Amino acid sequence: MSIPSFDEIIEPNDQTIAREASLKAISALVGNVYPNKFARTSVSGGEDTITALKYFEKLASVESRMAEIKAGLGEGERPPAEKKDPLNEELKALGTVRIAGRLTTPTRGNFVHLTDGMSKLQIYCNKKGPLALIRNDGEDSLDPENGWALWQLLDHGDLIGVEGYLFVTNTGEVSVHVEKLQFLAKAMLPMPDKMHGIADAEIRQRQRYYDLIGSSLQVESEGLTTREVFERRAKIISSMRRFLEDHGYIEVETPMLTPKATGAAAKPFKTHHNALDIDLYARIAPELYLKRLVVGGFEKVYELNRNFRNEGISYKHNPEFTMLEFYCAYMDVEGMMNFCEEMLRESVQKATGGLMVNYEGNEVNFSKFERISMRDAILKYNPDAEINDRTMIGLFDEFVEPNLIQPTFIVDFPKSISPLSKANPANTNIAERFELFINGMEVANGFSELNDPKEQYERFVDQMSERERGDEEAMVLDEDYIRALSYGMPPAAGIGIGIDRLVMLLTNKHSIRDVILFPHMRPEKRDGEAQYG
RNA sequence: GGUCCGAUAGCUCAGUCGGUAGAGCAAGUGGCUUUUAACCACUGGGUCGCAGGUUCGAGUCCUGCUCGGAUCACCA
Repeated sequence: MSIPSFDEIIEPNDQTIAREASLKAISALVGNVYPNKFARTSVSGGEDTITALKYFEKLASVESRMAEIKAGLGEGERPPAEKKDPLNEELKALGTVRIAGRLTTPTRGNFVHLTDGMSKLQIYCNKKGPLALIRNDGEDSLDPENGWALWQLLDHGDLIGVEGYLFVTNTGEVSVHVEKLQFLAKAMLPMPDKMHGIADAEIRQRQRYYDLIGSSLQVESEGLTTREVFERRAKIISSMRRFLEDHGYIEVETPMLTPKATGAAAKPFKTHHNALDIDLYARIAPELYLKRLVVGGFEKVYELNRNFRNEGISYKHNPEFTMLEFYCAYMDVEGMMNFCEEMLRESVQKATGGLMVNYEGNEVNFSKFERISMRDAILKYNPDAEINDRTMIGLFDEFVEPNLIQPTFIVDFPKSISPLSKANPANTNIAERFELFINGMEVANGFSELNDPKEQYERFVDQMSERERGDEEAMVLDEDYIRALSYGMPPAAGIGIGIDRLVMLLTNKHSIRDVILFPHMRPEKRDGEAQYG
């Protein structure tokens, strides 16, 4: 094992050598090249991030009036001063602004944009000044002579802070006229192509930071930028949390490291606890813990967190994925479908602003969810199918699943493949269970929870014998869970919603890797040696 | 795991029949400075994923490997 040198990690090339030289020259001007802070103003109401200023109504209003003025002008004609000046007076009256961000282009011109990852704002530096430099000496002392000198030393991608006043350009873009310039941090590595961003999916996923920078510098992008995808993901998740809390649910955290991998049919990751000298499994589902809490009196409970399954990786599978699971006492499968539908509608509305979502060319309509039994669904797409408990799932996967584009609840599952669900009182071979499909993909799975401890025990025993017959994914008996149910669990319904897949649908992304910040990948190997550690 | 596709400059990509390694952006020097993919001129920059093989000669053909993507199987 050898510790790599810095140069082995950041290999020098013409780009880094030039940036190293620039950093040295900047250091001579400003002192510390990695200062500790930059205080932003609050002209926009809150802290003046670039995004906050960009959406500040007073700036937007000037830009729209300027657009009207320009609409009355010919090609290449400059807006007359008597119309432009009042707008500039208005902007200047907002006072001094201090903003910070990353340079989206080299500073060869005197107009450049800064980005905060989401938005860009143009800044303007005039060679003739006045343009002061703010030294990083802890006192923020001013050097009125060397502002332009610093400007010329800056590289594409460097982080700077500027102070100045707002104005509108002849082309109608509100910008900051920089009076003071402060160096904040260096980009030692070059920026990606500003037209194309990062094309290599491997680099995008391994170096998500670089992908995020690239998409924030990009001039145009088809669909959402990487940053916008994850902003939307955050919105979906927070809207779901709010919805559940508004309906009386409480969030809990149950074990991720568990002595038994149960609650779902899947292969687990195994690990070892040294002090206790026992094997533990990364949880495949929180289900049985959450229902223990229902036994204990949490009538409405949810957990939104990661599950781990040691199975294949595909465009819709990542070894760790985010699941929202919740349980509601005294509710049955019908009530749960209604609640789920309402929650998803709200979430889609909040995240996308509407209920129609375009996914890979299909218009998905979230305003109405279909409901159809598994048997009827099979007969709809394959009228000649011979359906029994054994063939049902296979027929469903083959003929029905790919056709379920619009949100559809499939109901009435065979009981034999639903070991934790209650049977339908009218037909004991059918489980009161549903799965929600959208765009051919399973998004949610819910049921009326089996709360009879003796029947649950029998179902576990059936699963264990499946296991002995070689089904590695048959469910494991959990004795403590039987004991919990024996204290009495109220009738209840529960559901698990695959958050990553929902985010895929709402961001029009084909791969689960595009909606997980750091998806699972093989570890990188350096050339010529084994990975250390 | 199977099948197919890909890996060339920091980034995005060309590279014909096997015959001197190319462009744009980025970088360096100089000019210009109300531009918005800024522009103009010049310059530097390559282990063609890795290891073999065929050949007078391989980015190009063959074999193996690594990593990635698509897809199928399993799964949510």
